[in-house]
Amino acid sequence: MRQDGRLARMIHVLVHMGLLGGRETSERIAQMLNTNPVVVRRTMASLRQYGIVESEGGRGGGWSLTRPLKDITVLDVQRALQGETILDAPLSNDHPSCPVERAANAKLQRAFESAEQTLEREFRKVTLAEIGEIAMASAKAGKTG
Amino acid sequence: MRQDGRLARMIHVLVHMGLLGGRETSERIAQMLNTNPVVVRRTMASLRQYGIVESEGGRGGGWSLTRPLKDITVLDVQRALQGETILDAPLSNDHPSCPVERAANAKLQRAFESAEQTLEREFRKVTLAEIGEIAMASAKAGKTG
DNA sequence: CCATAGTGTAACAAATAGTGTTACGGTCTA
DNA sequence: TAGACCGTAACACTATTTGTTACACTATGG
Ligand code: FES
Ligand code: FES
Repeated sequence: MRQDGRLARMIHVLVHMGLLGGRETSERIAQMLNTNPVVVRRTMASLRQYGIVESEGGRGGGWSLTRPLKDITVLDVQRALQGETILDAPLSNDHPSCPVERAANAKLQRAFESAEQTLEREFRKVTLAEIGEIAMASAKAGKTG
Repeated sequence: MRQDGRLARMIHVLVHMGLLGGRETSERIAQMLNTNPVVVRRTMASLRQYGIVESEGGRGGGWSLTRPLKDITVLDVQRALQGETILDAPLSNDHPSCPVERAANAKLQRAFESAEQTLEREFRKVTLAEIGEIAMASAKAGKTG
């Protein structure tokens, strides 16, 4: 039921763009993600729809941020990529009328909702600027771990 | 990257066995799960390995609980099915040496660890006996929601 | 006004994971 | 010794994600 490395990859891209400045083409982003431009456009399109980036066609075009890194949280990126639901509880649906199944599903649902709230809180707390700062600090220190 | 309805399904089966007594064959469990006996054996095998159920071959054989429902938590079932990790953070691995990617991964990792702890706490809190009681209460009340 | 460097998108291929199925071997008991 | 079980390998089916190809559209610069 779960998902993907899109969140981590897009955060990487956005922070890269925020730190190293200007516009990037799908081609260049694709290289940095070891993938190809179509996949990049597909994914970036979600971010554009959510207002995090914008694209321009034609010569000299490409992708750029619509606001500074400090105004983008991990939660923003997550929402752009996946919508409201972060985690969804894997429930069973074999005997919809069986009270045992329903009781089990209800308990699981509640547990996953708690976890989702935790995750949402954590995601909201972290801005991309913060990630950029950590990266720059560790790069300056020459750290590898 | 996530998975499956196995947790919900196995909870259903175990509570069923706990409430309605005795031994069940893979065949009967398969019918109640709208699946087939091989899938059941495959999944129940994980629970057996973890000591939650035991199986007996030969005529009159089948599956039975090794302990009462009140001594089985949702977390036990989860661990039996999936091992230590409940959620794992979907990180990126495109440029392992890039400090930005590492910073992003580190933050995501931490967020998912928090969520996993929440989920673990919730799972540990719920015993199968509790689910059984809720089910019996709602069945008696003739409730459907 | 056309060549070039871009995005947008549909259609399809490949990889992955979960699930279902068949087949056959082992084990226990009547 | 036959029948009712589990154990397991091998394979097919399905859904999702990711990668690829192809082509249409757009803006810029000469
Ligand atoms: S490759 Fe550009 S920030 Fe990692
Ligand atoms: S079918 Fe037996 S408890 Fe739901």
